[in-house]
Amino acid sequence: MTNQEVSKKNYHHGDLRTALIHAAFELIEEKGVDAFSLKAASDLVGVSVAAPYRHFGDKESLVHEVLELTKVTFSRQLIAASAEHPVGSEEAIIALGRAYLRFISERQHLGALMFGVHEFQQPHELPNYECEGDPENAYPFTHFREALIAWLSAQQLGPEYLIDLAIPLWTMVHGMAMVKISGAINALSSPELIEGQLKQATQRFLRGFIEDVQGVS
Amino acid sequence: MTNQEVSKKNYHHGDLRTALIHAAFELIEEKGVDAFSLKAASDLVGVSVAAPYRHFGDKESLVHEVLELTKVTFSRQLIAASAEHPVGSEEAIIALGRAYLRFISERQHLGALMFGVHEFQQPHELPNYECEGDPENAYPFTHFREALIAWLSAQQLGPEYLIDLAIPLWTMVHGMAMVKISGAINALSSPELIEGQLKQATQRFLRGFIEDVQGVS
DNA sequence: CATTGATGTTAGCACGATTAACATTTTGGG
DNA sequence: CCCAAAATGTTAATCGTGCTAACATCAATG
Repeated sequence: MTNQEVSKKNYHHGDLRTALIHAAFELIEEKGVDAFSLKAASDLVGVSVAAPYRHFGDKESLVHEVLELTKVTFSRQLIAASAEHPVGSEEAIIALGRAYLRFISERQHLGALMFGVHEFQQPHELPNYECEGDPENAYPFTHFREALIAWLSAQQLGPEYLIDLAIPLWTMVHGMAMVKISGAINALSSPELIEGQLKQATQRFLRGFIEDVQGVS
Repeated sequence: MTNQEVSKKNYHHGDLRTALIHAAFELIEEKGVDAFSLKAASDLVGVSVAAPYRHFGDKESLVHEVLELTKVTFSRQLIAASAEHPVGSEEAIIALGRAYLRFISERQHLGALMFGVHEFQQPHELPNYECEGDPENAYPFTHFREALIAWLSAQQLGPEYLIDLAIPLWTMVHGMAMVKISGAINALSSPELIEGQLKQATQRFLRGFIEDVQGVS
């Protein structure tokens, strides 16, 4: 009853809007966006097929809300994972990658929703590498960015190296995740193997990076 | 009239089957699988909506043919790209990555068809890293595999290092491509930047790899 | 030259998105 | 407290699309 929470609720259904979002979230997590129908969500919540249109302009709007919810959920896991390690440590970076892989591996359809090419795809904001306000709403890449800046700083390197470091490392992690959900390579199916690869490759990359940079400058 | 080519043709339409495949290919390349409808393909070819069912069990079968056609097209480009450089060279590997990125960047919807998560997705075969017969039908990863084995050999390293080398490198390239088509990071939108990153990261990775391996063994 | 099988076509069903018209409940002002 | 308006919901109908059934054609073969 915190005076904000009540305002939207208590109508016919109670709160059809958020009920639909959560129903849709579950359905999409279960079967994927492509298989998701407004009817299924309506049925699950117990309203008619037309009811959602009082709260969402169209199917896409609902899916968009689910996407936002997914991003927040994902971000929370990433934050939690890196928080277990010292700021600026190699471990923090690896843990971030591992959390990234796990989330997407275990919740493939949510991964596909966020990063796949589908009819509801929307251009991700975040023009360059800026971090927008709330970390929970931050684009996942932002977390890598923060961890890498901290690492660079711990290595006595300035943030000017960020891009050359972040892009290959993050695209590798992202690529592993995408390969996983697209089933592109069965060899990556084992979580142990994929996480071992992640760790080894990250270490090699970071260490090779230092040598390369130090050797030049 | 080579005795094979005529057999399938000259019926009502001539060769509706391949005409449909090519029409579908164009439509999918243009608008993506999700937006593709059998009706659109039928219209383009000039037949009724039911006609395709004489040649394909269902929509998925047609899409499957388009997928195969796409893979062959893609493979050809990869082969051509690496063929321009000495076998076993770093350049060949970079060229392969560049061709991979270009194809998928320039033909996003085909990339999404091959590697995206969609209703027609099918498990890619190729259980481990085996190379099946015809190189043109080979899974794209196979080309990387060949190039890397050659490179390893040129470095006097055996193929036992393949996996640890191929997975991170390929997933990075693949990740860059996926990021590109999902619009995940606008910063990767410029072809120059992305290709520069590819080259630099590949070089760093390969060189770091050698040092790492030589340092240990 | 007619039958047969490969192809095509039209009509129709099922489903899911979306909208229009109608019903009901909540809220707010008199 | 009562009513009108706004907010929600429902039912019915339309449209686009996959897919099937019943019917129409054409080419080839005996």
